[in-house]
Amino acid sequence: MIEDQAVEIAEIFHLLGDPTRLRIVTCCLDKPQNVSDIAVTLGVSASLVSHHLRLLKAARLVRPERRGKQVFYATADEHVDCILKDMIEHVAEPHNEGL
Amino acid sequence: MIEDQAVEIAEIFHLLGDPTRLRIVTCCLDKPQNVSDIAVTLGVSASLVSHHLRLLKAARLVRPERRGKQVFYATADEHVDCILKDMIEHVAEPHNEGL
DNA sequence: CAAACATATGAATAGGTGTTCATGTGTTTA
DNA sequence: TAAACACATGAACACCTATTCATATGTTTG
Repeated sequence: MIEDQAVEIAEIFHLLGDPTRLRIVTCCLDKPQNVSDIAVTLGVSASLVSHHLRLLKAARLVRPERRGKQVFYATADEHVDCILKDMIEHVAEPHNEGL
Repeated sequence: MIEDQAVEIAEIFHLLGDPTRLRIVTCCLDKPQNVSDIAVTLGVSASLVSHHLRLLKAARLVRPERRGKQVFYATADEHVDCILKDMIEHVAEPHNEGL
């Protein structure tokens, strides 16, 4: 792996490496969600969600779509979906913990 | 996704979210590597590599194996290999940047 | 055992970051 | 237009973390 690739991948991992932010993205996995609903679902402030969404949007992990007063966010593309789903699968599988 | 799962996944993402640490793990993808060689390959101090390997080992992302004076580290299991290879693939594929 | 080598660890520090609060911007509706 | 709603943004703070340097631990070889 070349250095630039490492930095690029690390940036994505880093963004997904915060529990709140990770939950925000996975919230948007199935269908687009607006900021307020995400905040309620996660039990955090809308301000915090908005701050995180700004970073996620800048990294092209999510895409905003305005509908009236509300803004709905969805995962940016199938790549992001796949990365998240792969990871959830991996963690769901057994770990060989005892060794 | 439940909260505990989010925290667990975020921990893994967080560890892989540092460029130096990510390069250390990917160094160990093909074959086990000892600390000094990793340090030389990445152009960083052996101390720094050791510090990072300690975190990666604690999270069961890598496994140490002593051979004489040296300690060789390998990715912990096929899960880790798969996660890394998937991610490298994803980043290698086109991004639809312009949209 | 002593010296040399390989790795690990502890302390210290500089820079980064998640969260909160207050405020600003954009949109609908009365 | 004004008020109400939804979201975005800026500043501030406390906390975390990556890196460096010094030192310790473990291993081989003389």
